[in-house]
Amino acid sequence: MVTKYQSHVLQLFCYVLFRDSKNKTYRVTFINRMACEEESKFQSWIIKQEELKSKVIRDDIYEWQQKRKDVQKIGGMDLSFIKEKDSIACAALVVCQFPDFEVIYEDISMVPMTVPYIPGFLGFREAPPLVEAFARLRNKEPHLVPDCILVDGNGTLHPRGFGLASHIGVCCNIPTVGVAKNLYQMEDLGLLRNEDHKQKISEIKNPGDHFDLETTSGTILGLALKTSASSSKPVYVSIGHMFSLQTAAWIVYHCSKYRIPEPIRQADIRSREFLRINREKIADIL
DNA sequence: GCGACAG
DNA sequence: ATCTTGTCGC
Repeated sequence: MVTKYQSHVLQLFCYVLFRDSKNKTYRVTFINRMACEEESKFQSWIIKQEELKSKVIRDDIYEWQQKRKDVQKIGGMDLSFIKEKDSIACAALVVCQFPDFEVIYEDISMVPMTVPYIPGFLGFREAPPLVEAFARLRNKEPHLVPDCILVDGNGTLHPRGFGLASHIGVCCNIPTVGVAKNLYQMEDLGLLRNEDHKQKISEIKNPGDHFDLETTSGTILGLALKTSASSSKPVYVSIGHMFSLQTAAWIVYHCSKYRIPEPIRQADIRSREFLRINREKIADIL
């Protein structure tokens, strides 16, 4: 088993483009390819540098701000697991109609998990099956490809500025937003679930209220957004790919019927339900 | 050496 | 992520 992640192999890079907060300049964040002690386990997930470069959009950044009125479909992704086995999971990709959130497409599949969960490296574990699901959608029902995807995990709110949501955005070449249910604590950057943080949470009371998650050096990596009047916890929104933070937050806010934005919630519900219904079949495999 | 750590 | 019932409240 992989127990530590200190023996990184730093060779390849992947990129994420987004508009910065002033909506003017484009920023490029990169992540170093990393590997654990069992590097071979990561080989198949390694993103080829050239492949990624060709996928990166340079001049044609998605003009969401101007397309708001034309938003028709928003995607959601999530994975569910069973307690008995860590190496099998259920992946769900759903597409919701906007703004009523009727589910117009779903792809639920059982997938083998070969990469362990390591905080900070979630993308290497969860992105592959979701990227595959998206590829199936693009092939089978191209007219149902959503305008953007909400991902259950962080984007730029990540120690290397490149979490699961960014990973998926680049691999699928589609705008993504990162939505996490808990704050990814990064002591180096001064982002902790401390008293100060709890205090700020208590100050955002109504849906739409939010505060920035700012690094000690002044970079805003994401924001805590109150989405539900009935939950005290906010969700943590960050840029995935091809979005400004403001737009990302706008989307999450407008997708939130409950605390978790509807497309992700639907993906979560459906993947869980699939596991429940097929629990006998799955038990046979164990 | 120990603790912390999105899903 | 997952294990877990009812229950208090709007």
